[in-house]
Amino acid sequence: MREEIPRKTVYRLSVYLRCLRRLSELGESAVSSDALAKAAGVKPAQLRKDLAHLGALGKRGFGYEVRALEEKLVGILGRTRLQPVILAGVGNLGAALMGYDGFAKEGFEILAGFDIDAGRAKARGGFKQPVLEMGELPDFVRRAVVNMAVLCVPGKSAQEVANQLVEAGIQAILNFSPILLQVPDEVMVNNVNLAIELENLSYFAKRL
Amino acid sequence: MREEIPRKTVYRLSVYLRCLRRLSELGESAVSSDALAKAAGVKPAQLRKDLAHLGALGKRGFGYEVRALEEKLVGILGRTRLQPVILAGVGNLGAALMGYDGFAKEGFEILAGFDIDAGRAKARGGFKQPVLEMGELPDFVRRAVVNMAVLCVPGKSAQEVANQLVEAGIQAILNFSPILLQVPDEVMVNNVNLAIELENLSYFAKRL
DNA sequence: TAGATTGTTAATCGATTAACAATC
DNA sequence: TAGATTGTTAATCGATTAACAATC
Repeated sequence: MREEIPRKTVYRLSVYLRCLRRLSELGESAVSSDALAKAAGVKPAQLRKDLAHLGALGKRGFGYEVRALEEKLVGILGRTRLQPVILAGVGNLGAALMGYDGFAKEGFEILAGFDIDAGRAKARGGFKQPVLEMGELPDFVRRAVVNMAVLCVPGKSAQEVANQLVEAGIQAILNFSPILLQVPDEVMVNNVNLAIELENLSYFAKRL
Repeated sequence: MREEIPRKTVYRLSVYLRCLRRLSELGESAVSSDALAKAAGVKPAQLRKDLAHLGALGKRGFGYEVRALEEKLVGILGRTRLQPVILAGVGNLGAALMGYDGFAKEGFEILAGFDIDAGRAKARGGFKQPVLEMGELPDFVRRAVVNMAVLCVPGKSAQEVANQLVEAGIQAILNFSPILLQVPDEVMVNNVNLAIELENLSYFAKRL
């Protein structure tokens, strides 16, 4: 359990956790690797191998305790408490994500949005959080002890704003811009490119 | 060129295309695998291998013609014309994506949004596109000849709505719900789970 | 005990990378 | 021609899967 868990495995652990929550809600108390794997869309052998990274959690001939496994995963994934996040670039998409309740439901709280033109951004209206000027970011991050950011600025300014985030002490960036960010090794970046997802889909849809 | 292009390669082709567009804008007419790979965040050997799937497009000792490669990729990825898309689930995230200009800029047009309660959805206001009742979906899809959909309904109704989409003739679904969709083999699904992206990031951010 | 299902090993598969001959 | 860079082969790497002994 104290060896490095592979990246792809960590990602799947999140998927398993969501499946377990669903089973929990349905009142299931135990689940086999077979059943859980089916719900998560993976092979049973892969599920067992993934879970083995966390120690021997199952009972042979029986399966896994839903509740216990759920708690184990929450512990591993470090989501016991609310995670504060900031958002940079309150444009079209950024504004949407600030109001997205999917984050809140999953334990992430967007504390504030930042924009080079906070006034214009605020004019969109309907924000629960403050929208501040980029210049206020460093102080805010230090005081609120935030280490995650969502980046929603256009490609042209993405690298520059990423630099500011890193400078302010941000450790992890969820990047929606179409640019490959250059960041120090200790900063983690996950990229989400909605246009590429659609483009990819359209490629495979055509050869139906 | 007529063998199957691997899934991951297709995804990277989209990334390369975006890098080429940027080079184009900067007035570059040629690029080496080394330079393009760096911009895309991959190894040069991988870039060359990926491009080799499309035929021999480079000139040895010289590199690739930016414009020609760009056009080749556009052709392969099938993005010569505007792609019509519909969106199901005009809630928090769905409403945001309907207004997201990132799709439009990249050649995808969301023709309409559908919701079990179109009235409530419309009350959000500010839509450029019509918001229709789910019941109107089948007719709409047939008439407008759409084969791609963005799915933004809550987990509980995701499978049911996916069934309706498939029934109506949709070939490809960009799924934002946290559920593994069961669809026929010929229907393609790409999953985007923003909460999982953040959770994943927070895991790695902690072990800084 | 008999039946079921895990944890783990070993085999397979596919994707990435290094290296270099081909060639512009 | 000399220098550069591709296209491609072969080696490496990591991830997935099958299979089964361990064990509840």
